[in-house]
Amino acid sequence: MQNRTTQAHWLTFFPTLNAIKNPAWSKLLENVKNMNFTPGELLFRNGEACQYYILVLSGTVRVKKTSLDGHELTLYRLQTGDACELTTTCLLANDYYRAEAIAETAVSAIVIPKVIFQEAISCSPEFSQLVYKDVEKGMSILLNLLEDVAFGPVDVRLAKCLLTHRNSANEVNATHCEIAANLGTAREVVSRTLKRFEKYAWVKLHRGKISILDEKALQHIVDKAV
Amino acid sequence: MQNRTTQAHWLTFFPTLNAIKNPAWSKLLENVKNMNFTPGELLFRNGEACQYYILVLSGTVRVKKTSLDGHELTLYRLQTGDACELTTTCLLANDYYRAEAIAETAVSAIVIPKVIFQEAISCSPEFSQLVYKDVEKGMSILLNLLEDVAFGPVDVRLAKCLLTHRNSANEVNATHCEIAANLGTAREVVSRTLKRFEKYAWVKLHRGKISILDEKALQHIVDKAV
DNA sequence: GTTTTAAAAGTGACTTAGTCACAGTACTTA
DNA sequence: TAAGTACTGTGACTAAGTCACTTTTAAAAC
Repeated sequence: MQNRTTQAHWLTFFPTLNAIKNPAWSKLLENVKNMNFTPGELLFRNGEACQYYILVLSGTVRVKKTSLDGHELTLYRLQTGDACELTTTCLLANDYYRAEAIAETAVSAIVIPKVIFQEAISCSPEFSQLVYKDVEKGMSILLNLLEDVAFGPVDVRLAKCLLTHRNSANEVNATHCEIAANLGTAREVVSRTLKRFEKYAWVKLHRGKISILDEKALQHIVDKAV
Repeated sequence: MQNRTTQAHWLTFFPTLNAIKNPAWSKLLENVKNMNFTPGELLFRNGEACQYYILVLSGTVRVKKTSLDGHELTLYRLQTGDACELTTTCLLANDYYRAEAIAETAVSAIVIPKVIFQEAISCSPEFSQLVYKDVEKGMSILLNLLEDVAFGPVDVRLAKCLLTHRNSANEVNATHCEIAANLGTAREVVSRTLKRFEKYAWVKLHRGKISILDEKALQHIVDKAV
């Protein structure tokens, strides 16, 4: 799995890690592995022990919470240059995962074994500071999400979701089902709310795709809610 | 504020801290302060910079998230022997608070200034391990709460709340309003659900107090939901 | 000891969100 | 071209949350 030729290369995706000048740290980096995941493959499961620190090189990972009746709620996504916040927390506390992560696309990731991670924390203050920032970021994400889920109306959350997930052509490539899993709501609710948006001429619905026609209107309901 | 005579005494409330045998650590402990809060007083606010590591000696602290329209959701409570998980995370990352904490009763707490906390992390592996565990605990609490808020029916969450907050006489001393703030729902919803519970003879309602008559029934709806 | 006053709880009518059970519609692959 | 499957739409329902009150209860003020 290890690929020394790409060693120097992958670090360029992580400028903060690349900036660390520390002999012990550099030595540790020799023990990283490169892992690849196919779309739909799980990076970790609920209840599983945490083995590796995870850094995403390419692709998209969705970290989510699943209820017993199969409902999903996306916690956050990881892309190039991201470290998984839940993984970090679990490694620090030597605890098991309390959510699951799924590769949305083909994913290439750098994984650092637990012991190496723990050595890295103690030998490099720069690395540990970065790790702490990440833990705080994870906590912050969860707090915002909690606020949204507990108090935010669905239309506002949906508008926010469309705006953040649109591509350069102002389109969102997702099924209603996927959007519902993102928001932690039901597919029918998404369908109906989108229909309402379409009636207002804010969006145009297609199969597996939503075109944003009036982003100002969407932004407006997001803003006024805040 | 500092009170050297109680120094040795307060540590007995924190067996894990008390067990740390480390000269540097012991020296640091001389810089702790004792702070007292009156009921209703805020320990910290949303957006505020984090100054102190907080250890609760006595009383109850409620850490909560408040929405713009005044709705509240309790994240967790702190009691004797607890360290505030959000505070810990903020100190590690040098970031500001993203929630607020209020003293529910008279509260006495030990506070450790930020710099001392940071020194303690680096000088004592025992302390840092404890801190990491706490961070993970905080994350875990938020994940469970998220699951409850996103997927859990109100009656189940209410039953759970009653069971965890009852006193030895099987009573819950709280107004419907306070319970609603705990669950992040509306007062009317709590009132109506409690009335339903009363109709089933699971509880008896009083002003500011709820007597649990049939804890098995309450436990049952909690269990079957899981 | 009565009268205010304020907090707590109750309730009807409504809107929004989520569930259930379908029916239609459009891509895929055989 | 047909069959199968994933995606979307919809009506009818229940659950949850909002709004605008009223009633009850306890404590404070007179």
